Amino acid sequence: MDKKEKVLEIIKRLDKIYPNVKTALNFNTPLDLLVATILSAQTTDVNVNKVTENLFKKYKTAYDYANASLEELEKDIKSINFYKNKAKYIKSLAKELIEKFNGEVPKTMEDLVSLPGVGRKTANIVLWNAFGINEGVAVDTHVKRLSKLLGLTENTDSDKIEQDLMKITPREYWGKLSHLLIMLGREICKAKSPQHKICPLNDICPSSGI
DNA sequence: AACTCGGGGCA
DNA sequence: TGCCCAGAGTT
Repeated sequence: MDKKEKVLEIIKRLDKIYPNVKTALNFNTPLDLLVATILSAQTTDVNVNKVTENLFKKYKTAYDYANASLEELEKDIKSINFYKNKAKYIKSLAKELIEKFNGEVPKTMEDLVSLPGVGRKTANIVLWNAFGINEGVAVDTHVKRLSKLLGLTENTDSDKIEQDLMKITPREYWGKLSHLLIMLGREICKAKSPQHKICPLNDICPSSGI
């Protein structure tokens, strides 16, 4: 089974246990998701959803974030790690949305990654979940770890891993693959305690040991 | 490529 | 108490 066939098999199997997979971050609007995804860096989606439940009631548009003081925004996301950095990103990002994009969240990779605090991972999450656009593969720590464990990639650099995954995966599955691997990484193939026995990929995983 | 940012949950 | 967690920017 070559890598292209393997990816399709992985998607097929994971799709069965995670049907209609999508981001675990709660959101109503593209701006909500952009903010939530920035907040999610190096923390858990549970922590993010706890904060955004109230945050999104208070800040509904880019203008709301731009007009708020940095101190107030910091206070509203204080339970998130790196909250000072993230508050700064979100506030300046909101200004750029107003100046360059009429207050709307742009729908292209180029425009999204031009925003402060937004990298390819965040952009891919937003593009796929908010707009249904397959522009790339979202590579986070889970995808990074699993793509190597599964023998799909050998690189360690996130951008190279994304390129590798894009080459061997049909474009229509890029967004789905990202989230399937993230779910597998969170719930089954955990970094510290991989659950080989209940993993649907244990017979085709080089790292399974079963 | 290594380093910095660092709150909260859980063992 | 100590360790980890849906990254991105800077050096």
